[in-house]
Amino acid sequence: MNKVILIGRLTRDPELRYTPANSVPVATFTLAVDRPFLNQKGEREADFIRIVVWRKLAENCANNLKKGRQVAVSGRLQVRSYDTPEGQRRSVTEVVADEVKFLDRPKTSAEPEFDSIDVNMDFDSGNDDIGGNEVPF
Amino acid sequence: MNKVILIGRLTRDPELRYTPANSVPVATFTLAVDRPFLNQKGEREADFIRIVVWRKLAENCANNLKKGRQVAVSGRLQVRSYDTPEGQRRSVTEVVADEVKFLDRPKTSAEPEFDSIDVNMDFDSGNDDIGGNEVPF
Amino acid sequence: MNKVILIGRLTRDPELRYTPANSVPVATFTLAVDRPFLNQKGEREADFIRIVVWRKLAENCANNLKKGRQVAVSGRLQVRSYDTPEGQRRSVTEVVADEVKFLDRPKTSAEPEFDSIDVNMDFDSGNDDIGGNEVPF
Amino acid sequence: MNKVILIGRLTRDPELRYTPANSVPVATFTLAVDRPFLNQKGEREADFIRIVVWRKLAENCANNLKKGRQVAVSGRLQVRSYDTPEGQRRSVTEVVADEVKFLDRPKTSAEPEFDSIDVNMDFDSGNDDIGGNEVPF
DNA sequence: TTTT
DNA sequence: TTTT
Repeated sequence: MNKVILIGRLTRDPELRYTPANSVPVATFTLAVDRPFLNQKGEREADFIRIVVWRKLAENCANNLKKGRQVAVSGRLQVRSYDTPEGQRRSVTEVVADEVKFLDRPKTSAEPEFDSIDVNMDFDSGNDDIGGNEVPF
Repeated sequence: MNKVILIGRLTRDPELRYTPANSVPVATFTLAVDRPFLNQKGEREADFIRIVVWRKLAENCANNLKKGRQVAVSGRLQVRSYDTPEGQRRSVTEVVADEVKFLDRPKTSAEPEFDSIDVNMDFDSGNDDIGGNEVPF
Repeated sequence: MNKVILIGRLTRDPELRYTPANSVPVATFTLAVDRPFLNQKGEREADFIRIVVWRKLAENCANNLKKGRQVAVSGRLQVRSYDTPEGQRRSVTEVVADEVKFLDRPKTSAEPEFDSIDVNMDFDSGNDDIGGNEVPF
Repeated sequence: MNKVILIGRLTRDPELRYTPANSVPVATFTLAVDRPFLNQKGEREADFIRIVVWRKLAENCANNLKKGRQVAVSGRLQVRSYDTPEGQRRSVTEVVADEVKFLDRPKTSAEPEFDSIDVNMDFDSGNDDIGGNEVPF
């Protein structure tokens, strides 16, 4: 069992790519998730957590999410290991999401009126076959 | 909101340390969490996820857990950034657990009969004040 | 282990009470949580889930939440059994929340400008000793 | 968003049925989930939570689970309302599980050696189309 | 109705 | 009894 549930805001617009072999859509973005307590200087800190989404959900996220937007994400925690060009073993930890719920629009946005996304719709919740990490990206 | 729930097995015995300043107990261990699907070669893979526990829970884990033991863990996902001696920015991702449920004893263990831990007891579940990461360790 | 995480909207304003013996604050409200699929008539349905919060979190919820407001809740699932005056055994299922995150303000609200609640603050996240259900209420 | 994760023991063997219209397999069982604290008399109590599983996962549970067996379950919380023959509105709360992880074998079992289920295998985790509650049962 |  |  491996479950992660996060609520946070995108630090940048999502990046959408396609796997070289099968052209499967993959989107990635980073969430800033507020810590539940203040640090020693009395400041609120955040964890910056990398999110990966596949297929239709990737396209939905790429089309509808922007820097600053708040989302709830659920998925599983994945640790991928790889070797650097310098021959060092390194690892990336990320959340492979199977559900992304859009929670608000960014406050600072100057979004056009004709952008009529339902801000609380669920996209593609969990019925899609989310592959593994077939390719490095 | 930041929730992680994992079930997996310890890859090694836990390590117990104390913060230099206040001697607060901290234990760390790595969980092997099976992936829910097979890889392209038809093999089962696992994610290796670093777990951190504080205070009384740290001592309970250090005293009672061993390599191979199955546990359920719940906590929050934390990303700590630091600089290497070579001046590179690097980050560690880990789960700060506030609940660890002991699920079995390792099959291969030759544990003595007089070790009478209740295999399903909860330790210290969530009522302890789990600090932040005040110190590097 | 017993974890529940929900995002939904309050169907009514919260109700705040106090336990007769110790005057401990308890608030209750119901969340409408959208189902992830449509029913056979193509309509979206919701589950109506009773939430219970204790102590400081109860007071925060009573003071700041209103019908229609969206929240994220985390806690544990509890089933309380009781006997009806007619001598029948009945049970209530509810989520005892230890974290409530306020996600928006209701769209239709005519709230005064001087109401300056931070809409995404966390209240009292989990460090409070949440009692059992010492009293019926 | 609607997530529930539980670890508990079956109070009885699962019951397997089929929907009248389409003969879709549905299994139900109740989990006893220990509370994280003792009651006022110093006793450990449990919540008794009804679990529903559909299709292949239903058959796997019916075939492999027995009273007393420990499992981890993940799914969503569902509240179904219905009218009693006496015309009263009543509701059932249950967890519709999309993942069931088998955690041990019952200690007291006299199971034959040739029953070679892998006690930690995952069954049918989440890639199955879990229907709604098309039929009362 | 309840599990260990 | 039900929210958007």
